[in-house]
Amino acid sequence: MKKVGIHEIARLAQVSIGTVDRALHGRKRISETTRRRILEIAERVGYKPNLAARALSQGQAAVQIGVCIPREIHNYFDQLRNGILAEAHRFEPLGIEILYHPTERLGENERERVAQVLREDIQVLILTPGNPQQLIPLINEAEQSNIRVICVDTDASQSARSTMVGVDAGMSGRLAAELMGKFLRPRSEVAVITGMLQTEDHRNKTEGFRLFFPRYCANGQVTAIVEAHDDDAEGFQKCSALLKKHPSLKGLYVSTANCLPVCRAIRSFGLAGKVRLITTDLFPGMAPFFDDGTIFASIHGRPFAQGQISLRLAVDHLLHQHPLPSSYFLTPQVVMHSTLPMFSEIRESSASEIKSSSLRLADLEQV
Amino acid sequence: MKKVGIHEIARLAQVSIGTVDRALHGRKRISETTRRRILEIAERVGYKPNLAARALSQGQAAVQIGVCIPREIHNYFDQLRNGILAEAHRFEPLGIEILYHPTERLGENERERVAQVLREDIQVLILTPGNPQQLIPLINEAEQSNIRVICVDTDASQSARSTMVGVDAGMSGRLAAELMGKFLRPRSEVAVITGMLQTEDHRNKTEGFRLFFPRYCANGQVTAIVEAHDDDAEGFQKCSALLKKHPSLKGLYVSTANCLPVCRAIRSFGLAGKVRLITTDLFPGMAPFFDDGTIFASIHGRPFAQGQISLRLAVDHLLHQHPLPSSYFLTPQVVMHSTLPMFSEIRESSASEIKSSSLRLADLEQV
DNA sequence: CTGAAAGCGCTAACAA
DNA sequence: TTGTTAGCGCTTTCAG
Repeated sequence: MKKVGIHEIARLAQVSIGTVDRALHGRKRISETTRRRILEIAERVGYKPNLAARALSQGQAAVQIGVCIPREIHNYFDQLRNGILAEAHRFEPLGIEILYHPTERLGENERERVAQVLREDIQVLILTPGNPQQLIPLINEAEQSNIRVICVDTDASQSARSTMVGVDAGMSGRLAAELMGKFLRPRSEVAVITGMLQTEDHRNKTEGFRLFFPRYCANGQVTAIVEAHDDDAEGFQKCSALLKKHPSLKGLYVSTANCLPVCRAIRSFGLAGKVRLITTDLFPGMAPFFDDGTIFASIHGRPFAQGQISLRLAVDHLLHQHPLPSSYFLTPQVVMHSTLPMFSEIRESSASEIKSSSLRLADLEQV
Repeated sequence: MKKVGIHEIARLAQVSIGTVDRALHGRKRISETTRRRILEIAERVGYKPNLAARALSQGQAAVQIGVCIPREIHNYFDQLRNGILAEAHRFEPLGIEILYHPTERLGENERERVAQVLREDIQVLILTPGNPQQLIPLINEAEQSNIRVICVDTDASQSARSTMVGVDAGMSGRLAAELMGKFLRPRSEVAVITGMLQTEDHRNKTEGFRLFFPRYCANGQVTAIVEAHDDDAEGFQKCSALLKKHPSLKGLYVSTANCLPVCRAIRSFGLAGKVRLITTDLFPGMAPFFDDGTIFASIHGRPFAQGQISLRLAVDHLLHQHPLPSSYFLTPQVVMHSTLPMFSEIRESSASEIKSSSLRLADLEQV
């Protein structure tokens, strides 16, 4: 089926292109009969509008995608954003445009920013809901007015959002459990250091780990689950206390990104490499702890890939009418010492982030 | 800085838009002085081409990409092909077209098929050289006549090919060594079962493993390196002999795809889960051996991702003038029991391969 | 209700 | 070496 445009349709229908346009866009001033006739023909010949032409004619991108994620740099969200932008860049000639309205931090001024983006003329909104509850009305409203909402990394599962893209937190925890369990002798005691358990993500990771650790380590025990927060000093202290209280600990799973205080604590106890430490995510500060064996493995959420994928879902939906899956989980990456050099995340990259990240072609992941 | 087009530049430079176009694109038939003057103005006013207009004007670029890889189904190459096709599909509206000339098996009739594709009017050729030596003249000839050649999965490093996309075999071996070494006690003895060592890929994996195993397992020893071939019976027999001869073996690394005979041998010795088995790749037959613990982990080359990436490199090169990197290595995936459900590779998928794989959005990988 | 025609910014073919 | 012009496919305005 070769490409047909409105001219061809006009010819087939014996009308002018103006009429075809009116039919195709449900505009006024056209009789119901001709409209139906034209729509039928368009359907039959598989008409697909040329978005470049539309964009050119309208003087603006044919498709606008709003993006509302934190702007924090050298960081998880930075990579997420780069994934989205790098991918969007590729579809520019097709008339895809990004309207980027960042928040300063996850959840900060979120409501306002989202409301702001929604006031623009967008077809899709991609966001990381830091405070899902608060956003539900806005999200629902958007979906009502035919804006597809895609949540990345974190979900607003109570809302009417079309899609969630991210890693399955439960599976992350389970993978950590397997890595830990298989590395340790039977009957080993391990502990989890997590973030606020009221956050769905942390709870699921912790649960996944707790449930599956005994399956992978015969008679293994999860001795403690410690709730740390983002504060470094607190993390260090809690971890130290843990290590002191349970000298028999053989493994530690840190389910939040904030693993540095834990690394330092382990090191300060002279336990680098003795206590198996499995962390989450990946950033430059972690490199030395891989090198000295403090970190055994890290489970990486691949934000760049998440960004790419959410954008691709949007584009495939808009351009090819692909249905949006209600969720899209990607496989977490196991990062170890030997593969560390492959990850640009650990390199302290400088200014030209986007530039370089568009070189970084791809980071895709199977369903 | 509001948007300026070539008209505005032409006005500023007191020339016609044709001249501006020539300057901007380094075309012939323009004096060096005016070119510089125009470029300077363009720079000053921050000229950004309107990509939609360009796309429209150039019409669908009608880019043809030749693909010459084996057609074997339910298999590694099958996924590679699907990655290419799924990705190509996405760029159809940009005028990308695939000419698929499969070989029956890796290396079979390769020369003829490649010659055949090259006779078509293609701008890029993507292939898996099964017999690199033999193809060198053809590849060089292609590059000479301005056809960019991209090798996927296997390389023809002696040739003038533009790019190689694949996993770093040495790193695969090294990762296997780390997984193995860290899982075992010091002084453990392990062995490698590999394919023909004259194949570069097998040699590099084996070397990577051999060199790094002692680093990750104190005083660990690689007791034996066994060269098996594709034959199942031979594999089973050699592995059995190995296990019999070295009852102290604690680990086994299979660096070829053909791991099933090894799995069976291990199982028949009642060693499932006792001998740490690390395999390569992923296909449906392996699932049960993950479940009973025979396979400890597998290192997956992600053919789907390789396919996607090679196509994207081609597209980015053709459409956005991105330079082709001389090589693009992707991180191998560690597949373990807990993450197995995430991999569609192990599911015996039926007919509609391409259909489903286009749903499978992405599998990208960082540089 | 429908048709005709003018552009959107750029490329490319042809004139000068 | 430079200028002119005809589209690319679509939206939009203005006539019928």
